[in-house]
Amino acid sequence: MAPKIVDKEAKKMEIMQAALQVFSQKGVASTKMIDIAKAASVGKGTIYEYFSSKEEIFATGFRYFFDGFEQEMEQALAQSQKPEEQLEILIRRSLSAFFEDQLEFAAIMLDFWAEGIRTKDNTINNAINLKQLYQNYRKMIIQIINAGIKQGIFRKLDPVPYASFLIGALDGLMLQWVMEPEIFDIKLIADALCDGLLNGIKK
Amino acid sequence: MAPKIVDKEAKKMEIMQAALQVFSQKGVASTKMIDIAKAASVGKGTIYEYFSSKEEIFATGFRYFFDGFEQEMEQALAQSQKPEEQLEILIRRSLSAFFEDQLEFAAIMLDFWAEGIRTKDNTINNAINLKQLYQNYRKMIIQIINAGIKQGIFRKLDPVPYASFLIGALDGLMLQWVMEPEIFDIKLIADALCDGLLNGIKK
DNA sequence: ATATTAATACCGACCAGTCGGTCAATTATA
DNA sequence: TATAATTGACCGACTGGTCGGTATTAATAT
Repeated sequence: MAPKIVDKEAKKMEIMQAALQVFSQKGVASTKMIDIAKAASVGKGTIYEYFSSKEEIFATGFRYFFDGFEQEMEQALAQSQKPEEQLEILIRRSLSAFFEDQLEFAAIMLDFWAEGIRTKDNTINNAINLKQLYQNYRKMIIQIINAGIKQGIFRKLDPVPYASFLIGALDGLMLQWVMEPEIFDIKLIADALCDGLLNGIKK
Repeated sequence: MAPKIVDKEAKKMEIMQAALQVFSQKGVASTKMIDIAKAASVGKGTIYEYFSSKEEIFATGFRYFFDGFEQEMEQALAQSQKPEEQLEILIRRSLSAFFEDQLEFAAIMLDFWAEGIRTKDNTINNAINLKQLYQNYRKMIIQIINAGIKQGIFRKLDPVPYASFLIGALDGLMLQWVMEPEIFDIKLIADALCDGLLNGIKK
C-alpha cells in the first residue's frame, strides 16, 4: 500500500531538459519521441507518464525557458537603479543568456518563433504566447528609457520604436551568431553595441 | 514525332511559387506534397516531373528568393553614389523587400534560417548557403561605410560590428513585424531607424 | 482535311516506410 | 504482496515518392 515515492516533478524536468537539448540540435519537427527518450535515458512509454504529447513537451519547455529568462532579467535589472546601467545590463544579459548559460538552446529560438508565429489557437495552447513576451520585453525597455529621460540622463526620444529596434538587434545578432559561432565574435559586438547605443541615447 | 511543347521552366516556377506560398503559411515541415499540388492546381505526380523531392523544391525556392533579393539590392544601390544615401536605400529596401513585394514570404525566413543553421552538408546541397549570403550582405555594408569614411562623410568607426549590428536589427525588426503585423508599424520604425542610425554614423 | 502515331504531360491510386501514441507485461518499491 | 513505475513491442494513421495508365499535342501519312 506504500507507493514508491519519487519526485515526479524532478523527472518531468529531466525529460523536458533532454527534449530541449534534442530540439536545439535537430529542430522540433525532426525530433522523434525515441530521440527524446534516449536523451533522457528512459523508455518511450515513460515520457507519456509525464507528458501527453510532443507538443506539450515543447510548450512546457517554452514556458520554462522564457520564465527563466524573465526572472533572471528582473533580478539583474534590480541590481541597479541607474537607467544607463540598466540598459547595459539588459543588453549584455540578453545576449549572455544564450552564449554563456544555455548556449546550445539559442537554436531553439527558431522553433519558438516559428511556433509563436504560426500558432493561431491561443485558447488551448496559451502557454506559447510569444506576442505577450515581446510586449513585456518592450515595456521593460520603454520604462527604463522613460526613467532616463525623466532623470535628464537620456535625450528626449520616442522610446517605442527604440525598444523594438533594440530587441530586433539583439535577436538578429543572436541569429547571426548561431549561424556562424566560430567566426562571429558576439562579445566584441556586444561591446560595440553597448558603446554605440548608449552614447547615441545619452545626452 | 512531334513532342508537345510547353514551357516547362514556367510551370516549374509556378509550382515553386505555390510551394513558397504554402511553406510560408504552414512551415516547410508541416507542408504536405498534396498541399503544394493543390496550391499549384496540379496532380501530386506532376510535381515530381519538375522536382525530385520536397527538399529540392525548398532549395530552388531558397535560391530564387535570395537571388531576387540580391539582384534587386544591387540595382537599388547603383542608383546613388553617395554612401549616406546608399545606406538608407539598403535599410529601406531590406525591409520593403518583405512588407511590400513579397509580404507573405517573410515567414519563410524562419525555415530558411532553420535549414541554413542545421544543414551541415554543404557538398550536396550547396544551393542553401546562408552563411555565404550573410557574408556578402555584411561585405556590402562594410564597403559603403568605408567609402563614407574615406569621403569624410562618416566618422571613423569599425564597420565590421556595425554591419552585423545593422543586419541584425533588420532581421529582428522583420521578425517582430511578422509576429504582430497588425500593431507593429514597421514603416514608422524604418524611419526612426534611418534617422537614428544615419545621424549616429555621420560626422 | 483527317486519321495515325509518337512523344510528352499529367494524374492519383498505391506502396513502403515512418513515427506518435498505447498497453500488456515486467520490474522496482515499500 | 500491493502498488507504482517503467518499458518497448505493437498498432494504425499518415505521407513522400512511384508507376501504370490516360489525355493532349503536333508532326506525318493518306
